[in-house]
Amino acid sequence: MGKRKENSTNLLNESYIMESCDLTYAICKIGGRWKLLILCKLENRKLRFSELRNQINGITERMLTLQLREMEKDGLVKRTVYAEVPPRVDYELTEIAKELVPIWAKLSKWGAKHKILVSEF
Amino acid sequence: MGKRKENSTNLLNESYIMESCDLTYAICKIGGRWKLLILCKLENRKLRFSELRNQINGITERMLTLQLREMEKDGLVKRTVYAEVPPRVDYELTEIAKELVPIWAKLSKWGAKHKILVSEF
DNA sequence: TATGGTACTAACAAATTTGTAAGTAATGGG
DNA sequence: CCCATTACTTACAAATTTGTTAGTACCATA
Repeated sequence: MGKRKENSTNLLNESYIMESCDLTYAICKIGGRWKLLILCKLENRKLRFSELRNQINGITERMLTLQLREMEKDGLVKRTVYAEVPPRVDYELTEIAKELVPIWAKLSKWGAKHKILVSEF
Repeated sequence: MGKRKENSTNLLNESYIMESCDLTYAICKIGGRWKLLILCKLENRKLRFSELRNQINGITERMLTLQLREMEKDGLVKRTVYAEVPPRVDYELTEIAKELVPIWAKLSKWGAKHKILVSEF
């Protein structure tokens, strides 16, 4: 993302929480508008940049790049560049990201159930 | 939070994702800086507003109120007001929020593991 | 009448995230 | 030489979230 201001209350709060709460830490790593959507698409197979872009409705190339870069830095996706022209790059889940799959499956079920509950008031 | 602008691309994207992806929907419900921290504190017992404030380092009364209000609206916490002076209000998890507990326990473990992995490069 | 405790609310400002629009590099094919 | 293709980058602007500061209501007690 854009660089963050050092020593803002905002950043200090976030850092403190991330250190002291593993759960919040985990959620931060997969938080943001697009990350989970991207990870889901990669659940079954590796995909090229353009395949991701086309499968995710509404995402811009800028956002896709930003999210992928962060997740690469965080060890959630592996990026492979092929020395071809035009360029070819693909992305896949790392081992630790794959460990999330059963968890997000449960979360997803919970979400579906909650959505129905709320819609009934 | 503050009211959101209607029909901004931002809002439209969010709405679309929330509808089409139960997982992102779920994460949004418990996303934001403070929500999970609050929910965790309520895992074992109901707490008063001031107890929450004191147990959560760095949160302001404004933020605590905002997050609690949203979670109340989303059916994650139950708010009970006692007709006393000075006022007394307490908060507890709802049934559907309690269903999240085993899930967030796993996520938390994942977070702890990931934190170590990343710290080793 | 002034003070204190609790759970807030309101107005504003700062920080961060997300979106827009345009451009870049490299190279094969026409 | 010009164009197309792919995976990006850059500069900027808009929207949203988070933080700051000061206040409110209520009544019991001093």
